Formats: sequence, structure tokens, C-alpha cells
Amino acid sequence: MKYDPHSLEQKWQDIWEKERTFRSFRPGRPDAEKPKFYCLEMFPYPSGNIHMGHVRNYSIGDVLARFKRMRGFNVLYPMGWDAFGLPAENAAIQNGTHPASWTFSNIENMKKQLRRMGYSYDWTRELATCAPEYYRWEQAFFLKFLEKDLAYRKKASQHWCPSCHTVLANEQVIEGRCWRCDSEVEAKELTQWFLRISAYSEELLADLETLGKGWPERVLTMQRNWIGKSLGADIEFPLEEGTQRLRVFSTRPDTLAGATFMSLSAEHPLLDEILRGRPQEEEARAFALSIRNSVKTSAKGPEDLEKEGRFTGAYCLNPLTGARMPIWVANFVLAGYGTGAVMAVPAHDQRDYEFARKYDLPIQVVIQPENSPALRPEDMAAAYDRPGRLVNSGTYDGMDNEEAKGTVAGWLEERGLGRPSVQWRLRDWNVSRQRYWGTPIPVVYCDRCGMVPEKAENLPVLLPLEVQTHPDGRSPLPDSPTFCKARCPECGGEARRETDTFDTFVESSWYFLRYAASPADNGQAFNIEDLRYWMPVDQYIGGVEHAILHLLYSRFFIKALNDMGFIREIREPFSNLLTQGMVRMGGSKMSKSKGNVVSPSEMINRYGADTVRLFCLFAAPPERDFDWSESGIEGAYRFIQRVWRFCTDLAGKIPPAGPLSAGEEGPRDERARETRLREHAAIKKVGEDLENFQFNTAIAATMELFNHLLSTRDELLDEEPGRKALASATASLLTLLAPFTPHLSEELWQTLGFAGRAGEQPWPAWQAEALRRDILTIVVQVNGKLRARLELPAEASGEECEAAALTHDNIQKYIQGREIKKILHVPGKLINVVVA
RNA sequence: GCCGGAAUGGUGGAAUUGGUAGACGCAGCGGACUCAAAAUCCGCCGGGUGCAAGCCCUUGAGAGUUCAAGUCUCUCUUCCGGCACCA
Repeated sequence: MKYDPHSLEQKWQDIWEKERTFRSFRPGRPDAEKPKFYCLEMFPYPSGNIHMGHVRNYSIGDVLARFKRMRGFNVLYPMGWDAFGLPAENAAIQNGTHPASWTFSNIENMKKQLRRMGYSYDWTRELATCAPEYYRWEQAFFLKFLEKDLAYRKKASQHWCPSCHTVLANEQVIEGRCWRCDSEVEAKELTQWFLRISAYSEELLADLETLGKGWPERVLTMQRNWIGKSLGADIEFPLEEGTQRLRVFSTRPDTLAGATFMSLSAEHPLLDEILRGRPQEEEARAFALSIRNSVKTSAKGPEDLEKEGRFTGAYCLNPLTGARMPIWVANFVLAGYGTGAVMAVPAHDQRDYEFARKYDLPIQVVIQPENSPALRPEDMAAAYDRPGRLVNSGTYDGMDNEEAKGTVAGWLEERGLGRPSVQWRLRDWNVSRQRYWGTPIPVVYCDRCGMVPEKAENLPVLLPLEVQTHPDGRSPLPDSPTFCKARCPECGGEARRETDTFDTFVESSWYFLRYAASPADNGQAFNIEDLRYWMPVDQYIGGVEHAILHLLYSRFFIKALNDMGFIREIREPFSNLLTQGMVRMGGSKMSKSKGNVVSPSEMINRYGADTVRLFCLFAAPPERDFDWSESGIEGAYRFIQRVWRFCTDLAGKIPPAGPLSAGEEGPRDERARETRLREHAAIKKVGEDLENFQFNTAIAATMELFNHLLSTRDELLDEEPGRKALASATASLLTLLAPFTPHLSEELWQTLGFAGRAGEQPWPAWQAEALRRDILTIVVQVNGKLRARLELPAEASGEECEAAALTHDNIQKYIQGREIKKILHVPGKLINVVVA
């Protein structure tokens, strides 16, 4: 009978659906006695079709989910749709459809494609984020965020994507470009909604430690860098005139005596006052204005930008030395970091050095390196930023600079001129988007009461479906009188509704909670008991492109939801994270624009889902990128067909019993024994590899077992012990393959007349007894170089082995006439003879 | 610049965590079957040397630790990723 993947895959998919094979049990139900395992993949955006990246991601998750079920876990393995977002709107504008119908028809299509892959999702928990039943809870969270002061509105310069017609969060700007469409991002002053993620900086950073081994090192590093904690001191510099002080943050209070001037950002709050009435006022103001209006720096990177500044005409005083420091406005000082003002220490900071050289400002050395000639400002070609001892710093002269950091900060604190301080790179999350297809932000603006949050009982604030989209991408919401017109929840008067929608990353920050808790419950966001049982996610699988964005937002959300009482006792959402590599084609990422796309549907049509799954997992370790290879998938297909032919041919020739059980006496027959050994070696290897996500080597182990069965089949079929061993090993093979090629395994399991279902067998346990060999191969080295191999009975004593080694011809050659200094013996493995 | 990760045959990749380098697959070569081709099956497959047994070299480069290093340490090179005027 020929292998026909399509009919048999369809057959088993129907059976699984009918038998509801993959439903997960709620706490209190029979299977919930088992240990739980929450297996989660990053849910897809319903763009129309699944691509190979999805297939790889979900094949990894499915193998894991199936394996864990066989290992006796109550597995939660859900799937849903990240259904709000720009592409729906853009497609709608282009094709004249509605974003909703576009989205839902895509969902339907992609669901069909996922089903064809044979993924074992519990579809009863499916959700789509664009459904009011979903986003109403997000609106409820937002009201609580407002109440707890974790959400606020602020006018500030924002990243604006002219092509997407909306603002972007810091995390969504990659090298000055939009993460979605790659357009150059502009600066635009807007009033926007922010979530106060910065309130959790310390915890987000500290808890990365608790994720420890479960997360890839590089993701932890990326998050650490992004959060960007820096320790230092706030230092106050009195202005020469008046009573005001300029406050700066510095990581180098030890260099305070070397601060010879001050640099302010163009947006510094005191700039206006400092400049007023001075001769430099006009020019400095014009300069500051030009910086503020300049388009955000290009993709090239800011260090190419020439440092520029203007003198304000004013001075402040160095709190340590009393020196007069001219105050400048400088283009390289960031308004959003620290205090927006920097004490300039040109001798020990490269940027200050360049600035001082350009404008001929004084350079004062205050750190001297030890054991090298003294630094002199006139010979310096660059700032000196390494360790040393203090000079020109009064009473601190001679002190080690590391020690001086604390000492100077302490001195400042005693005099009320400063204090130790921490700065973070992490900015609050701008969640306002000027687009239509998203969750409405549930607030209104009332002429009398100002901004007023919608009342919880009025939720959801529905996104209106009857709107006319604008060809240029502008949101139609501000033009929708029915949407905008609202009652003020406070005074009942007329009010205007907020027309911005949430960033779609808000929806993806909590979807996994909804899957776990109460996907169909319209009475509450989460059933706390369910959450307590299922959370945290035991294994999360997705692309590394979300290392900062989604994975940081979700961590923040969990912490905030916890503190607001929506969930309990969960501080981190994902205990283990696997970031799978890209599927490439000809060395570069598959993309429609490059035209190097391999369509999963086409591959299923040609080879069947089992082959596609097997190849995706066999081609490379999951974390690594791999190139799609036509001959590679052919190889996987060949293997599957060989297994098919082998098993269908075996039907009726072997007993219909499954694996030999542990208590059963192993066969006496040589060949049967060898087969049993290979069987159990594979069981051991595949199980261990699956625990470590080494799918490629797990598959290799099943191939090895199969190759052995194929080459010994005829002899094994000759006599009863052989037939039993063959039946047992074949049953084990199909069981081991069940997570990878579930349809094939089930079909052949049935064909061979084994009882039950391959995929519902308990994962086989390997038996130490079966792995014992009678004859061992011992390698013999002389001075660490391999010189001989010995076949020795396993029960040979240490002395017998060594004697055999020393008398071996080739060994004799190397030790003859030389003194044996030592013999190292790794029992059962290796003997190393050390000679002089 | 700072922080992470990686480098093994023609190729994708293995190597029990310090103990037989190259598992498994792909490609290639030779053979069987066939009128022929495809499919399938059998054999070979890191380089050098030898009739053979064997020997020498080989895990990006160089040093070191060790009886023993792809694996540990140091230095360097190259590639990939992240952050980047963050004071």
C-alpha cells in the first residue's frame, strides 16, 4: 500500500477533533490531578496565511505538548489571534474591505492551515483580541491603571511614523526607523497616553535573575541593556546669579573637580530663565529651537552628528572647587535622560572633550593613571576614562577614583548639594495610537470636568464598525460623530470621546492569562483559581524579535495586574523561553518582497504535514537559523516512506502486542537482545533530547533505531524471540515518533494491530537491564593517543583489562623499553598508559 | 565603543559536559535492479601516506592547564545579534 499522507492525515485530524483528544482539564476535573504544563507559542497576527516561521514555531510547541502529555502532564496548549493592528487597516484601504471582515476571513483561513499541520491545540480556548469580549477587560485594566496612577497623559516629543500615520513607542523604533514599515521616524510634539512601566524598572531588572536558566542569555542581556540601570549621584551647581541651582546626574562624581563647564539640553526647563536679557539670548534661543525641530537623527547613528553648542552667557559654580563654569546649550544632551543637564568633564569624558576642543573650553585633569606619565591637557588626544588617582581635587588628592565616587557623593550629601542616585534608560510606554483598528481608550473629555475615565459598568467602549476609512491612513474615529459624542460620566453633560486606540502590544501583554483563566467567561477577566493552577507559562516559544517589546511589556503587565488585584501570586509570566531561529532561503530571511518564500500549504500538498514537521525539527537545533532545503525535505520524506513500507510490510508478521514491559524476561536470543538494546538506547536518547529541546538529535536517534530494525528484520522474523523483540522495538519506534509525525504513528500503530493510540501511550521508560552489554569496546591510549581497541567481556576485572591492554601488539610497540609511569583506567571505556 | 552569541568535512549538523571527533541527514562517487530512466536496494565518502597492519595531520589562529582539550584558561581573528551622544 502506497503512503498517502493526505487521506491519512485528514483521517486522524477528524478523529482527534471528534474524540476531543487535546482538551485540557480545569482544576478539580479528573485529569487536573496530573502535574500541569502550560505550553505557549507567540500567537500570530492574522495576516492571511501561515508562513514557515509559524510552522517552525508551532511544530516545536506541538512536539513539546504531545511529548508532555505522554509524559503524564495535564497540558494546556492554546491558540488565538493577535487581531488588531495596522495591516488590517491598510489592506482594507487597498481592497475596499472592512478591517473586521478582512481579519476574520484571514483567521478562518489560517486556522484551516494550522489544522492541516495536525497541531494539538485545545481550540475551545481560542480567542481573538479584536473581539469586544476580549478588549473590554483591557479597558477595565486601563481604568485601574489610571486609578493607581500607572497611566497618565503627557505632552512631549514623540516618535512619529509618517507612513503608518501614528506614534511609536521607544521600543518600536529600530535604528531611527519604524519597526513595522521601516520608514524614517520623525519627531512630533503630541499629548499621549503612557503606562508607567518605569515604576517597575527595579523589579523588571531584578527579576531577570529569577528567570535564570529558563531564558536565553542574550534575551536577558537585551532586557538588562534596555532597562539600563546606572548608578551615580545627583549634584547641584548653584547659579552665579540668583538662588537657583542646576541639577545634574553623573556616574562620575569622582571627577567633579574637573567639571569646567555645563551643558544643557535644548529643552532644559531653566534655559529660558538663564538666557533672559543676555546678549547671547537671541542666538542661543534660535539654536535651541533648531535642535528641537530637527528631524530625529538618521539611521546612520548619532555619533556621526557633529557636536554643537552655544554659550548662554551665564555661569554656575563648581560645588567642590568654587570654579566658575560657563553654561552652554549643546545638541548632544538628551532632554529625556537624567536631568537634561550634564556637568562637562572634558579631561575624562570623550564627548565633553570633543566639545571643549571645538569651543576652546578649559580642560582640567583630575584623574592620573598610575605607573604612566602624568596626563597634561595640552598633549591629550582623547579623554582619559580609565582608573587612577585624584589630582587637583583638594583634600581628595591621591585617593583612588573608585573610592572617591562614594566619598565625594557623601561630601555633597552632607552639604545638601547632592545625593547618590540611580538613573534608568527605560522610558514610560506610549500606548496611544492614532489609528482605527485597535482597542478604544476608555476616557472622555468634558468641557467642565476635563479628562474623565469611563465608568467600569459602561464598558466595553465599542469600536464602531460602521466607519469610512481614509485613503491616507488617518483614523476615521475623529470623524465619527456617533463614536465621539459621549456623556460625561461625571456630570452627565456632553463630552468628546478619546479617539486614539491602544498600541496592539497592550493586547498581547495579557492574552496568555485569558487563555488560561476564562476564555469564554464574560463575567470576569480571570478566574483566579484557574490562573493559580495554570500560570506561569512553563514553556514559551517564539521569535527573538520580541526579546524586548512583547516580552518586556508582558512582564510589566503581569506585575501591574498583580498589584492592582486582577491576578495573584504571579510576578513573572514565562518561566522558560525558547527563541527559535529564522527559516531562511538562500541565506536571507524569507520575505514576500524578496520573493524567496516557501509556502507551507504547498509543502503539505507535496509531502504531507508529517514530513514538513519532521524536516523543520530535524534541519537544525531550534534556536539556530536554518536554510530551507529542497533536498533536505526530500530526505525527511524518504525516511517517512521507508518507515511506512517497513511497518505495512510487517503487518501480520509480528505479534500485535506493544512494547515488552519492564518485568518481562528479556529474550535470550543474541539478535533479539541486540534489538532490545537498540530499542532502549533510543528510548533513553529521545526522551532526554526532548527534555532539552534537541529535536534534531532525537530524530536522529529514531533513525538509528529504524536503520537497525531494517537491517536485521529478516533474521528477527525467523524465530519467536526475534519477532517479539521486533514488535516491541517497532511499537517503541512509533511511540517515539508520535510527537513528531503523529498521523503516521497513529496509522501504522493501527495497521500493526497495537492496542489504543500511539500518541496516548505513556512515554516509554528505558530499562537499564536492556542497555547492559556483555562485550565492551575499550579504547587504549598511550600518552593520550589512541592506539588500540579491545573487545572485552563486561565482567572482566580492572587487572584483566589492563593486562589485555599492555599485551596488545600495537600497544607493545609504544611501551617497549619505556617506563610506565601511570595507567589511567575509566572502567568500561578507556585505558590510558602513560610512559616516560 | 559597550554587552551577548557563534566558528567542527563538499554541506545541515553530532560528540554522554574533559575520555574513540565527524552520529543522523543532504550532496557526491561506485554497484545491483531496468531495454532505459525514475524510484528502491547495497557499498564508499575529512586530508595525506602505505600492498596491508598502521602512521601523520585535522574542530577559526596562537599559547597554556591536563595522563587526556572540539570541550577548561588567556590572547587574537572573523561573523551574527542587541544597545549606542544614556552623562
